[in-house]
Parts: sequence; structure tokens; C-alpha cells
Amino acid sequence: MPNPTTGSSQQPPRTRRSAVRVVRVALLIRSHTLPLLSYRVPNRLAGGVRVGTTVVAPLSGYGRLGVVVGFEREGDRELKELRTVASDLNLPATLVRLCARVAAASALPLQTVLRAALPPGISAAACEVIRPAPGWPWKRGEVLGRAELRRTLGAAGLKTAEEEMRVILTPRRAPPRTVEWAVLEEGGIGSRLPRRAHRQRALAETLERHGGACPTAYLLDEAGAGRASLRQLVLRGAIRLEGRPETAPVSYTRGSGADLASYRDGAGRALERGGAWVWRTPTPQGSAVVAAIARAAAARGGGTLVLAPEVEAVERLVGELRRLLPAGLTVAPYHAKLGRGRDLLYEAARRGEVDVLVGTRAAALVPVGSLGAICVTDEPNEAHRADPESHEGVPVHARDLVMERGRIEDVPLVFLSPTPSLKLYAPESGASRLPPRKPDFWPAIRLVDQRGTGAALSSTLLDACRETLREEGCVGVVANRLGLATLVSCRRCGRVLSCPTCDRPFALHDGPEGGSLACGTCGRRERAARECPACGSDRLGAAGLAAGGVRSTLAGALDVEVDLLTARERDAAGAPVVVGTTGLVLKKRCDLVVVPDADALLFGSGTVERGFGLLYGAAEASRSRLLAQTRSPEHPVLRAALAGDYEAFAAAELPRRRALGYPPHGHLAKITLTGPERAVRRAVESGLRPALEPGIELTGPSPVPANGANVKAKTGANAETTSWRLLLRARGRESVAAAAALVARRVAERCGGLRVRVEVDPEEV
DNA sequence: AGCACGCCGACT
DNA sequence: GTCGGCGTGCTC
Repeated sequence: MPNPTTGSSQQPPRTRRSAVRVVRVALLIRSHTLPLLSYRVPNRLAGGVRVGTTVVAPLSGYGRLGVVVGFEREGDRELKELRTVASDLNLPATLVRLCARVAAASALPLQTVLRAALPPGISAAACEVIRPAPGWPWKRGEVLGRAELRRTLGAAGLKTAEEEMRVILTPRRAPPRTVEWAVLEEGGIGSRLPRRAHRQRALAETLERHGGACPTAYLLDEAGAGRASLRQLVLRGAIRLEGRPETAPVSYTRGSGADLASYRDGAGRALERGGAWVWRTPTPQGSAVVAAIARAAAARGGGTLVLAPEVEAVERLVGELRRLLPAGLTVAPYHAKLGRGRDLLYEAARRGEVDVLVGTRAAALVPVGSLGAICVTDEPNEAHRADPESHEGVPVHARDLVMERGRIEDVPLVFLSPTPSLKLYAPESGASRLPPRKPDFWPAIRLVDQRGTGAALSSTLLDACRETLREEGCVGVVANRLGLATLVSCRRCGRVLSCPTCDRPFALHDGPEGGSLACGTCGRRERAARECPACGSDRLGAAGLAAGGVRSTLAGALDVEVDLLTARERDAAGAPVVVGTTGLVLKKRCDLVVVPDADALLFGSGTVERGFGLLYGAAEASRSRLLAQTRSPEHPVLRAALAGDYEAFAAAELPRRRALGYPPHGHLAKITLTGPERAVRRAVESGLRPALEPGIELTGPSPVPANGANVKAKTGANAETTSWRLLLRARGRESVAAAAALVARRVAERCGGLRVRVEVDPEEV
């Protein structure tokens, strides 16, 4: 069978005579059901068309941007011709193959993945006037939007104009933006400034330090001056302002490389042997390990692609790499917040001008000239996968994406984390292991057995906090649940107040009139009840450790200011005690880290694997001591996490995963259908179940409350249209993905009222 | 019958 | 993404 991305094996396009005649094209329009289409290559374009060439091809009369994804033998079918090639958007053939694999493995349309691999901000509607017809208001060579052409020529007129090649679609990179620069005039300023003009002097000095020219945005920021001072300098004739084309934010390293020696062997070994490697390295050593890998790659003449989970981590890493790597290498960040600069970086990386490209998952598909290594930091982090709900980027974990990329481009991969995901650590994943690095420091651990106590915060815990505060240390308290309490129950009959739709206990949130009840699953909010709905008693009591409650209890007991740190709020910044969610509290290092409910962290929400990582991270974030309260002090996962013993954890969990058929031993796809129950059931029973291949197991549909209030608002879901979950399980990843893709296509084609979303191998089910 | 509207499938 | 076909349902 001919491979769709490499072409038929019968007629390899080698010489001019056998140049490609017919190509398979993925048109980049927002339609999830449009198949790949075939076009004839006109003689004038023959030779310039290969896999990865971006082309303009007609579809219902109009030109469309597309990517050549394969060849085909000439048949007897009448085919339309390609119109032009848009050569400054071409993708490397290897990247197209990667996109095809990613699409197949994730049940996503190839078009969606290709779009993510193209430079951001393409103007796909720009048309160039080639041969203006008599009477046209435009001159030859003029570029204008398709909308304007249509307004003047009409729909039919535009079609004819395109067919006669009077105008052609010219998809192009985002036009370069100009930024304002301040330039020192001849003769400088120096003594001519009045003595009191501090700001102007600061500006002038900063400008001189930058060699006499600098973008004004940086200049004002660095000198701490406003535009008024800048104006003054212009009026004095000391400087002038001018527009210059924006440049990619590529910077040079300026270190010595001296701190990297101890990681040289590991990095060298991975790059020498190639393939995928897991390197268990303590989080604080992460930057140095990345630097060592980048250095080893540079020594072999290759660039390095580094992936970090969040923008903030990317920027931090760029700064540290500049400091750690020997002078003379180029480093650049790549993430969505760069705006237009991202497009320039894409181009610089493609031309091989960036030695180390550090980016978020958006960078995983960026072409990098002479790529020598790929490095994924904080590998198990879920932020490495785009939220499938947001429709931004490819909802595939960067780990899985670069695994494929490494294979196709034959580039060594190194995955870093002290607690790698088990699906990667399992020997069956194909990743080899480098000798793990020991943490430089591990805190003293104190485990408080809470069995048989009613107190939420033990006296041991409070004493430990007091002691740390006496020594002027800081305390970080991990409480992942928001609100004052995780549940409200009746003290008389024991009834737990729960959400009527989700049947999960309500959390108690702060607010007027006794606060409100909030459902963590669907986002439902209610006024806090005064009486038990079951027995009418007014003896309702709140329980369960939540950030807000822990904070007020601690503030009262310790008599200090306590900062609450959650995604939403942060007050009392700089307080000696911080209570908050793991991600935020563990970012800052504390002398004492307190985990008041280790059981909730480990088993409360999500997988045990994630809980293990969080607890391990809590220990890493401590500069001196860690205290954890638990009701299962003997639990092996808890023990392993607190002892920093990942190997013991993996040894216990890996056989369990194998037995359950979790990745990489088996694969699953999570399919979410949104719509009325009857339509969902009909679609599943008549359309899907009979179409499944043997060996693929289907469970569901089971109702899933839309996750969070914001999702509900976005999708307009209501009581009649809830979401339904289907799970597909099979041994092979490709077979679940294929089945999931089939489901998605069938539902999209036949069941108009339903929305489908597919996630292959989600991090959590 | 005549027309507006919306859904569906084709487009290469 | 764009278009035409066709069915539904409403109006003259």
C-alpha cells in the first residue's frame, strides 16, 4: 500500500522527466471533514513541488492554501491544476511526516496538525494583482484582501479573475512590524543637559551603553523614564526616533560552561547513542542539565530544542542558559506571548540561526535547522499538552510528540524530571535511562499520624510552624482545595450536603450570610444552607482542609499574617506563612513545607502517580523540613514519596499498570459527546458499536458533568445537553486512535446536533 | 405554485 | 470554506 506521505513506491520522482505529476494536498480550511484532495502539477511548477511544499489549489473555484503531503500516480481522472506555490511557507518533508503521524496517533485531522506546524500569523487571504483587467482600480503587483476584491468584482467576477490568473492568492508570512528606536545624534549630549534633568541623563546614559541605538520600549523600561523625558531629548536634538523592522529576540550566551562538567558524561552518552533517554534529575539542577545537553549538541554542530511546560518556565530557562552556557551561542524563547516576535523566531530557527530554542509545547512542531537534540523539562507536567477544550494547539503531550519527532528526524531525546511519568519510565516505552542524579538536599521528614484525632491541624504541626517562625524562616502550606472547607455535614444525622447534579460533596466558600456552597465539579453555587435538608437540624458543621480554612486557622493559632496563594488571589505578599495550591506554593522555596492532608494530595483527585509527584515536589521545595499529616502513615506510596524513593514507587506501580493495560502497555481514547441523551445513545448504539473492530473495548456512554462553570458558559450546555463519556481501549495506540477518529468522523458527518472531542491517552481519565 | 430557510454533501 | 440542491414550511 502506498504511504500517503512518501508517495507510491512504483515511480519515485527522480529525474525531470518523471517529475511529480499528481500530488495529494491537505487544504488548510476550517473543515474537519474535507479529505485530502489530488491535483495535477502544471509544467511550470514541476520540479518545485515536493512533500511539504505549500501551494495554492482551487476548491469550488477559489484558490486555497494547502500543503503537499504525498504523490500519486497519474490516473485517468480529470484533475484540477495547482495554481502556485507559496515557497516562503514550505515545511520540511520530515515535519509533514511528523504531522501525519501525530494526526494518526491523536485522531486529529491532518489539516489541524499542519496548521499548528506552519508559522503563526499567516495572512491566508492576501491576493496579488498579476494582470489587471481593463477598468480595474488596482495596479499590477498590488496586494489586497480577498474581501475587497469580492466587494468590487462580485463573487463570480472574483472566481473568473482567479481562474484567468489575473489575481492570485499569495499566502504570506505576517508582514514585518516596525518598532520605534531611539538613536543618539552625532555629537552626543553630555554637558548640554541641565543639572536637574536626571531622567533625561539616565536615558542618554542607557542609550550610550547600548551603543547609541536601542528600541524605545526597552530604553524607557531600563532607564525607568517616561515618554516625556524622551520627547525632551528629541527636542534638544540629542536623539532622534526612527522606525526599524522588528527583529527576533535572539540573545547570546555569556557564561563559561564551568558549572556543567558533572553532567557532561550523561549528556554525551545520550547524544552519542541517540534515541530517547529518561534522566532523573533534581528540579534545581534542571537548567544545568539542559545546558549540558545543549552544549554537547552544539559541539556536534547541532541545535537544541528545549520544551518547558509554561511561558514562565521558558523565560526563566532562557535566562539561566545564557548564564550557564559558554559565550557565543544563541538562545531564544518561543511561546504564544511573544506576539509577532514569534513569527520571526520561527524563521530564525528554521534558518538554523538559533542554537538553543526554548519553548512551550507550541515549539514542538517548529522546524529547526540542523536539529541535534530535543530536551523536555518537567516531563510529567500536564501543561505540556494543550487543553483540548481550548482549540489552541495540538492536544497531544509534548513528550509523545517529540518521541515521534526524534524517531523521524533521528534526533536524540532527553526527558528530564526527578519523577518521570510511568508511561515513559516503563521499559516498554522505548526510552533508555541515564544514571539518576541525587538531590543535593533532602529535608528532614516528620510524619504526623492523624488517626483517632478530630483536630484538623495537629499541635505538632502548629509547633513546627512556631519554631520555624522563631528562627525567622518561612512556612509553605500545601492545600489544593479552594474555599473554607471541603465539605459541610449535619452533626445530627450525618447527611453530607452534595451537589444535586454531580452527587459530589459541596465545598464551603467564603462570602456574605454564611458563605456559599460550591461544587468543584460543575461549578454550581448555592447559598449556604442553614438547616439540614434531611432532618432539619441547624447543627451544620464544616470540615475538610481547604486553603481558606487552613489559612484562617493558622493565622489565629500562630498570630501572624498568612498569605493565601491561589490562581485567583494573592494577598499579604511577603507574609512568613503562605497557604496555597501546590503549583504556586512549591515554586518558592520554604524552610518548612507543611502538607496538612497528605492523603488528599495522594489519593484525593487525579492519579496516584500525580500525587506522588506532588508530594515529592513538596519535599524538593523545602530548604529544611517537611511535615505531613496523614491517616495512612504506612502507605507505601506516601513512604516512597517522602523518602524521595522514586525507584521503589516505580517498582510497585509498573507491574500494576501492566496488569491494567495502561500506557505504554495498552492505550485508550477518551471521547466526549455533547448533546441530548437520546441522540448520544442512538449515535453510540447504531453508528459506533457495530463499527468497532474486534479487540477494541468500548465503555459508556456515561454522563460527565461539564468540568467547571466556565466550560458550561462557553459551550452553552444546559440540562438537556450534557456531555457523555465513551472510553475506547485496545492494545495498540494506532488502533484506538483509528477507532476514535472513526467515531469522531461518523458523529461529525451523521449526527449534526452532537459535538465530539477526542483525547488519545489523556494524562488522566 | 412560489419563495425563504436550513441542512447536507460535494468540491480534487 | 463555499456553493448548489433539495426538503420543509409558510404565504399568496
